[in-house]
Amino acid sequence: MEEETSTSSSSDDQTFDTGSWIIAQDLLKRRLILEDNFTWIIPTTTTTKSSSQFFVKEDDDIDSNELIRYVGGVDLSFSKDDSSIACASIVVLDLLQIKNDGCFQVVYEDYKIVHLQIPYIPGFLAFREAPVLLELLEKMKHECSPFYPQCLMVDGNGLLHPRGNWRRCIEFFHFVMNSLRFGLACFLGVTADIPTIGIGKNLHHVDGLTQSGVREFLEAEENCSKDLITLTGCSGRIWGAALRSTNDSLKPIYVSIGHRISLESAIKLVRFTCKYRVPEPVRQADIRSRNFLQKNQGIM
DNA sequence: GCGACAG
DNA sequence: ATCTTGTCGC
Repeated sequence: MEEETSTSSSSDDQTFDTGSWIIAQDLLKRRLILEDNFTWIIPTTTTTKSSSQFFVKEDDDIDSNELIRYVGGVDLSFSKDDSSIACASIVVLDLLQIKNDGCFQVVYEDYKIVHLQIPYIPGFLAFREAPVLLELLEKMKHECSPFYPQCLMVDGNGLLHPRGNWRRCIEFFHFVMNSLRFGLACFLGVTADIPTIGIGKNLHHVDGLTQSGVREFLEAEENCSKDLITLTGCSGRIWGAALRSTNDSLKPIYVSIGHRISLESAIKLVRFTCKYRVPEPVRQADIRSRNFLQKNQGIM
């Protein structure tokens, strides 16, 4: 199987060696864990969404296991004037503390404004955004924060991730070997050794899956009552799930596995933390990073 | 060759 | 990602 020879991608006057990035992704991919790799319990949301009621599956006797409590979210916001200036954020929510407005209490937040040198290239988001996010995580660990997240929700995909000329891959029956399936959430999960979930607000087209196709499927007669569809590509592979996270949301979010968690558990946790379309950890990281940037861009 | 392409 | 007006609804 010949590897694609497009080893560089140009942006501005710089060239970037995406060939070495592909190698890095392949190396890190070997460490991926695609099943639950933790001991805590994820609450199951009840069918009624009137309040934040939930129940815990009562297994035999699992005293050592506890409910998941601290869930993090990370995101970057960008300057409207200079798209290379960004504010990275990490927030941690306490799922055991629900405020009057129904949202979870934010128990930790941190920000860093950076000047990004690497452009956004589809398929290589991690090389642009992961370094500063890793810094924020490492800082927490270094300071022994009691709020270090048990699971991290990432603004970007996990396994739902393509590479190169996908069509050609299918034609040559090499799609299994050539599909990277290693997005930002996987990258962060492996490099920080933390369970991660990828949250996409738009679908990165992969394996025959298209945003319009998913929309049609969700709006079909037979599926209009369903709020979740598994994203199975034309190769038969499962990439993640499209989820109508709120009662009235027409546009789904795209959930995929990052690291050390199963798709089933990821969906449970996403459902539990969705007060609006985007799960609260990611939503708070998004809102707060934008606010922080606007208030501090001038004085930095 | 052309279009598609998370954030 | 960001630029944008109004607008419908709880």
